[in-house]
Amino acid sequence: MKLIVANLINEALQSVPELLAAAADLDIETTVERTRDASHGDFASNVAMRLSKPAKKNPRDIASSIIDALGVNPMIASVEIAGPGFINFHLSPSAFHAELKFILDAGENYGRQAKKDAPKILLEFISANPTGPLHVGHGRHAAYGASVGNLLEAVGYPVHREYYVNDAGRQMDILGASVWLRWLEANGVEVSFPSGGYRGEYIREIAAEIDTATLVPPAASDVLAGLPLDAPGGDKEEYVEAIIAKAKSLQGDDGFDHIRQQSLESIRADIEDDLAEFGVTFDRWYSEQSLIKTGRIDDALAVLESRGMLYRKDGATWFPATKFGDEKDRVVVRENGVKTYFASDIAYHFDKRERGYHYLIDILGADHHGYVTRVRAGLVAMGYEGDTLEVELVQFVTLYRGGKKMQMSTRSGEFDTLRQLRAEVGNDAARFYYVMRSNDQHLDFDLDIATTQSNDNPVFYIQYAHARIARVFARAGESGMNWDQDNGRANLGKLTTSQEKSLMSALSRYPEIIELAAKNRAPQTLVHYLRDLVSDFHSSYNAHKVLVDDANLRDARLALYKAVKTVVANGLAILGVSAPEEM
RNA sequence: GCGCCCGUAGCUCAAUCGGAUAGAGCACCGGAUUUCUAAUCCGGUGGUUGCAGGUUCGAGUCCUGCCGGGCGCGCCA
Repeated sequence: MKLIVANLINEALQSVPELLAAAADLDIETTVERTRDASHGDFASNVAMRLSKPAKKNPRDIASSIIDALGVNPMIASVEIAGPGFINFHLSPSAFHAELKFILDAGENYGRQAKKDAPKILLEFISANPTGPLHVGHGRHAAYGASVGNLLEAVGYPVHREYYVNDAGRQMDILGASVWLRWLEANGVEVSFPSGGYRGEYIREIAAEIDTATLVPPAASDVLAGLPLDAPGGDKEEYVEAIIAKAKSLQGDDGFDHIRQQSLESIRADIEDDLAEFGVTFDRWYSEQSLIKTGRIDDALAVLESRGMLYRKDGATWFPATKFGDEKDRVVVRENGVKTYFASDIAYHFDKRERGYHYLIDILGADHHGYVTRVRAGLVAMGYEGDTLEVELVQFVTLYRGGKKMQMSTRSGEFDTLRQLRAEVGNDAARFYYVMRSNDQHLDFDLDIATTQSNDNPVFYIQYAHARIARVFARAGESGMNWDQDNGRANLGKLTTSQEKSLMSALSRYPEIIELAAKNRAPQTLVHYLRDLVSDFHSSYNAHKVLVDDANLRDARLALYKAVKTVVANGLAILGVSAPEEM
């Protein structure tokens, strides 16, 4: 709808040569915006103010010459200059009627667009370590990433969703050792559980579930022999290492590997199930182990080497990250020959580009922000443009219950899991609450509010509008007043109340909101819009009865409500929230 | 110490490449249902946008400094 106004201004500029030159660098569409105040019309353009400097003329004079040059358009009712030089456009009712018909025609596709030559986007999110179930913080990543992916698809980008599984390295050994000890415990072999191990109850469950048929538990004396002291009194890392070494020597490398891989897969599969129930799915689960096995890390390091982007010092191999703005150079291969996590990460991003994704979005926890510079540095050093990696940081979530802050920590085993949260507040409320705030704001998640089914709870407020409309249509059928859509379309001129006008205007904003939310990676923009939209709906609903005797008015109102129902459902779908027919 | 994010009504938060009189919800006060779902609506109270400068037609938004909060600064992952 905005385009109607932008095109009109563009045409007008064609006939004012001195302004046309000044406007050469200006995208007119960006000068057009919705007004905040209805007295300013429907759209306003600040084009005259923007041209003031390059054209060296008074904004109001410029506005005046643009208005004089405007052609006649049936969609525009009137145009005026206001304030310092705004051009205000009042749209005619027919413009809104046309949009309303378009919504009815487009249905679930309303708000979606095709984009020519859109780059394929690889969206990586969550990527939580497979050492335990997802906790409530990961839930925010899930909800945010999924919604951003939906938004990007809605505006025409092909999106590939990926979860990077950190299934290599020491933490996997710790996981394997933790499960091993719990398995021994279940077989009557008691060993002091390491303070640096994974203590959660789920470890016992995994130990009970995995296939151990080929394994024989060692004697307790063999396990205990030569073990150092755990903290306090001893070193907790040293103790964990000793346990891992014991596991490997007593079960054999193959035996320990068996336990570790089964534990890993059990947890990964559990995460996948959890997310699927939450409505969050991935196109690929990318294993770090596979990155190693396929030689991808060596490939990436070879590329860096060939470009002179590696050097040796103190027995280690370094990447000169400071050349790309990082604080210090980074080790990629340690003195002991083991590649660092950073090497994997460079290789993973290298692989993303090699697979043909030209735009990468990583959604990371705010605590990873120090990582952004060096990963980008890695890409640049390999010859890729740094601005094709975008990182969105998600701030922390704090759970509140009864006004009290709750503690969350993975290793201590005292965390609240995403699964627990979903069970308590429901998927819809959880998805909604997670994206209600900007990702770069800390989120206070109040369990008491999310669980109340009252007007405190915005997700119900929006869903209720959808259910209410569904009920009106059901009622119409029961009362022999079935909606005659053609008649409704022919009588949209009957929608003249202030509430109906506001509602039509709000509906027509939806595509602009989707575009804005996608561009800013900001689902909360959509959340706020939906709340505003249904607020207009509830006002209209309370003020004017729909199922009136006048069939023309009735069918027109039903057309309007049908459009509201469509837009609410479309918006909620992007947020991953259901649109119930009844509540 | 250095770097990144944040600071808006009593509370939780909006605010469109920098736009017009900074808006919602909650809370508080007062009203609305013989009616299509009251999980709703209508009205009212509530602000020096952390502080101080700067940039310009115009600053919550951009720049500088300060104050306050969060996070990060490993040959960990």
